[in-house]
Amino acid sequence: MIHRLDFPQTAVLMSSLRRQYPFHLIEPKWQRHWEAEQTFRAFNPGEAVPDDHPFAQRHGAGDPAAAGRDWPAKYYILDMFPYPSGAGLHVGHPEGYTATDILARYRRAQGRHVLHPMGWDAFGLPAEQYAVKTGRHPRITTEQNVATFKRQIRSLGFSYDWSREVDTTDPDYFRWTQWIFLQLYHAWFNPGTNRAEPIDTLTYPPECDTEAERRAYRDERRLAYVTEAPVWWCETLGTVLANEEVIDGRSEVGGHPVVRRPMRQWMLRITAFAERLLQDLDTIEWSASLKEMQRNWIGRSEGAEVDFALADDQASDEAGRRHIRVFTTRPDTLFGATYMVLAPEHPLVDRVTTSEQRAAVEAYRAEVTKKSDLERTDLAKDKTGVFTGGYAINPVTRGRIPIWIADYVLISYGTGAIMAVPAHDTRDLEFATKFDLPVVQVVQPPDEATDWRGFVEAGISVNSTGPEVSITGLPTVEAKRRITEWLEARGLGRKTINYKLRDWLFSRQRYWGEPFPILWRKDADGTLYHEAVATADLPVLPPPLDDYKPTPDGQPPLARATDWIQLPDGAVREVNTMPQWAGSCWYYLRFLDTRNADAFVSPAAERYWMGADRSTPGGAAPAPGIDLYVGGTEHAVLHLLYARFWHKVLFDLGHVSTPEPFYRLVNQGLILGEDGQKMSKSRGNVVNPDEILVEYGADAFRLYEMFMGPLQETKPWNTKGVDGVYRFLGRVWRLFVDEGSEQDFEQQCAVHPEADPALLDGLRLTAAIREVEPTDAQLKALHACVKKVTEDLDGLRFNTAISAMMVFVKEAIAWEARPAAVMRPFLQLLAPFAPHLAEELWDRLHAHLDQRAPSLGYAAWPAYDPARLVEDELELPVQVNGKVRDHIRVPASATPEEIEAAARAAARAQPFYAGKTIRKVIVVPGRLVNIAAS
RNA sequence: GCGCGCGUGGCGGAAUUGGCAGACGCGCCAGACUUAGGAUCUGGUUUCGAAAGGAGUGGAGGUUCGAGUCCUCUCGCGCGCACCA
Repeated sequence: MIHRLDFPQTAVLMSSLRRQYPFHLIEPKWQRHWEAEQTFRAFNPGEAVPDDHPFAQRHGAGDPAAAGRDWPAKYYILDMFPYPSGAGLHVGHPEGYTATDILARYRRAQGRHVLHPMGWDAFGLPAEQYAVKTGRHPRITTEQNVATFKRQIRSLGFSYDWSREVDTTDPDYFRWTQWIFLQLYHAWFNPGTNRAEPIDTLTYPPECDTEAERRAYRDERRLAYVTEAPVWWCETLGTVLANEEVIDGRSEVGGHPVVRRPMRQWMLRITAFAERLLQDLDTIEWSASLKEMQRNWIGRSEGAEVDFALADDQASDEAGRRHIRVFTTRPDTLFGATYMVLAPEHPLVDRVTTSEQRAAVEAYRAEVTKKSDLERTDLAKDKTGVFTGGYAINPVTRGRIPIWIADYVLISYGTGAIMAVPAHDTRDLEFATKFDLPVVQVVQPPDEATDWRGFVEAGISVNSTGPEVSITGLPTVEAKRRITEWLEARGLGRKTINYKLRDWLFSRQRYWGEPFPILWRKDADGTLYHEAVATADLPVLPPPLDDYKPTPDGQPPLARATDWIQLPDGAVREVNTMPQWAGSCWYYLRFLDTRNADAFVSPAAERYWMGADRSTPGGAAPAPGIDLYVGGTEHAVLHLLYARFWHKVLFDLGHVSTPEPFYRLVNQGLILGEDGQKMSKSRGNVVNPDEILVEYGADAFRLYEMFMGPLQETKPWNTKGVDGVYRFLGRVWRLFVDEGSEQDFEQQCAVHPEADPALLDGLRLTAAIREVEPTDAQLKALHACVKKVTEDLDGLRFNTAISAMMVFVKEAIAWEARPAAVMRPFLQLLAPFAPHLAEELWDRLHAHLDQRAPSLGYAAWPAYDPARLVEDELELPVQVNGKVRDHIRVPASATPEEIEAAARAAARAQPFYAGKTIRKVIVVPGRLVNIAAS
């Protein structure tokens, strides 16, 4: 049921004095109507469409599939669903929502079957922190916040199909989040097929002959696996964080310090999909900058791994001499490798360190661990490091080179060790200079004048001849290839591709998240192992708790629920929970079939809405995936990368039919405060939509959000600016409504201050609106507007579409007769932008004409006739040397020769070339004439 | 440091493939209707100039009959990445 807009009473009294039009009655009226009629319901394949639904009136009733009809082409348009915070909506949220709503209504009018849903990403830290402080269950806070968000979003009149609302904290939802986690758990990545496959397709090596060994082998290869690895721990938040959630050594949320600490954690094997996540970016329509961010994050780099033997290694065990494996993108500079550097954490450090150097090495390592990661990666800081005393053999020069440790080499990237080529690597050069290590040129810059020291680009190899191989004289690309082939032939190295992307740390030590559907058991040997909760036992609900803090011994809060953890058969539950990203990784799929109790989505619904069935006559081919996804840039890597990853796993396992979820994605720009600063509570520049709605109404608010500027740009809010679009709506109102009846109406309003839509019934439309033949000028104004609005909507240029409507209204308001055949299509153009006002006037227009009003949302979008736009006569500027000097009027059919003759005759232009020679006359038909004279 | 994006009136912003810079809106100025106006309507509003005319899209060059748009350099702002070998 639609609530009334609960305006604060005083504000209503103050603002109602000068209302441009009675939006306070119109808006609740139509919101209630849409709710009652279920106007914006989208129907799934196989679902019966009620006869009286407007969709049925346009596209046919009943089950179109059963009736042998085809479904209209689908259009799936999605907003990034919000985290319902306690602060409620601010004007930034509805920017994207308004844009998508306008497009949803536009596509619906064009006959597309539109899916436009909304939901709540409601697990998360604020509700939990609030619970820790107050003891109030996060469920209660969450429900309140959802209610606030929903009220605010509904008051804007968006055409969401609310029957598909999802809430990630609803057990009927997260049952499937857990189910998808189990799909990952029960799968492995087969490098042979480059796909995720069920874990039972895994073949075991012969040495795994006990069940325990096979289990260990299997568990190491699952897409969801457990590892004991250094992770980012945030003391303040009391949880670990994913790499992506740590910015400059601080938590992305709240900016708290984080430290590296080894812990047993769940990981998801996103790195296996790095190449596909990268390559498939080419198949989707995202902005170049967003794709670039994802590419950077994935961080593919091609190079070679090279093994450097330890010079004085005493080991003579069967493994033979130990070596240090490095990754380099410049194998062609191998001859210039004059020393090596290991990350301080590298496992071989102990082995290579000599007894004389041990004290120094230990001291350095201790110092490094003390440093926070912020200090370690601090900008432009001095290089530090110590010599280990050990040496390695350069495989091509056969020379002994010293092995150092330094914290500029990261354990987490590549092999955690490098060959240092100071001549052609900036960092190595800096280090070598500081510690006086040799610098040997091996690349000649193409330009003689360029200094070879620190030259890091491609050139010609020099000084690159050893006892067994030479690449001297080869250009860099060739040299890389040759040396890599040689290394491969000798078993000393191989071509390798490295990614910056790390596996996704998936567990959190929190209460308010999805529990893992995992149990721990001990086998006969007392070894702990994990197993999946049976699908039938999902969802695993979080236990009730009174205290949401971690346990005193540092266990996650779920460990407090001792009864819940312990199963009767001796199994123990996993006490970590999933990160907030889990729920948002797949919500767009749940929208397709929200209430399905048997599957996360039915195959038929999935195939239809994701566009796998492309046989849709009578419409554009649906996009493979979501047609348009709109949201902020803040999710450029995290959410969008995680969701793409899950989608690919589900695709490989046959649960979804498209390789990518979001075919087209647009980032809306940030809305700044009136002071041009980012909106924030501390700055006190937050604009609350509720206040704008009281003063101006939802339609004006929507219009202003779109009129401010291009959707993708950052732009400042200016409440004064709302006046402009508000006046425009007032002019539209007066374009239709009879002045006399409006005066009576205003008196009625004054007598009955309580908002009652029934009062609207007293209004009449102006007698100027008649069924008369439109003039050519009127048709031209209309068709120009239809063309502009249509094209601008296709290009997401909402601001200029609105301006075109303003131009039309300005012209139309001067007409003594306003032909219904012109005014009616205009309302259709206005409808996506200002749906409440358009519905009211549409309804009245049809009553005025004694016609039955078809449902505005489903009325066919007006077409424009280019023939209506052609002019008989054109006005062209006449330029002399590029400057406009005069104008001429010529018939539209004039030939270039005739235009030139007219231009030469243009009197005001003549003085500017009098006495000069006309060198050339450029005639651009329909545009201008330029006389070049000197 | 590297990568990407953006610089147009007092302000938000318009300007097809290079073709009349400043659409539309805010603000401001003047007028009309008014007891009144944060209402409505009309006109004006880049800048210098009385005008004729000149200048003008961060700055400097270039290509072109013609550049806000293309090219080179440069300055400023924003965003992303940041010892990734």
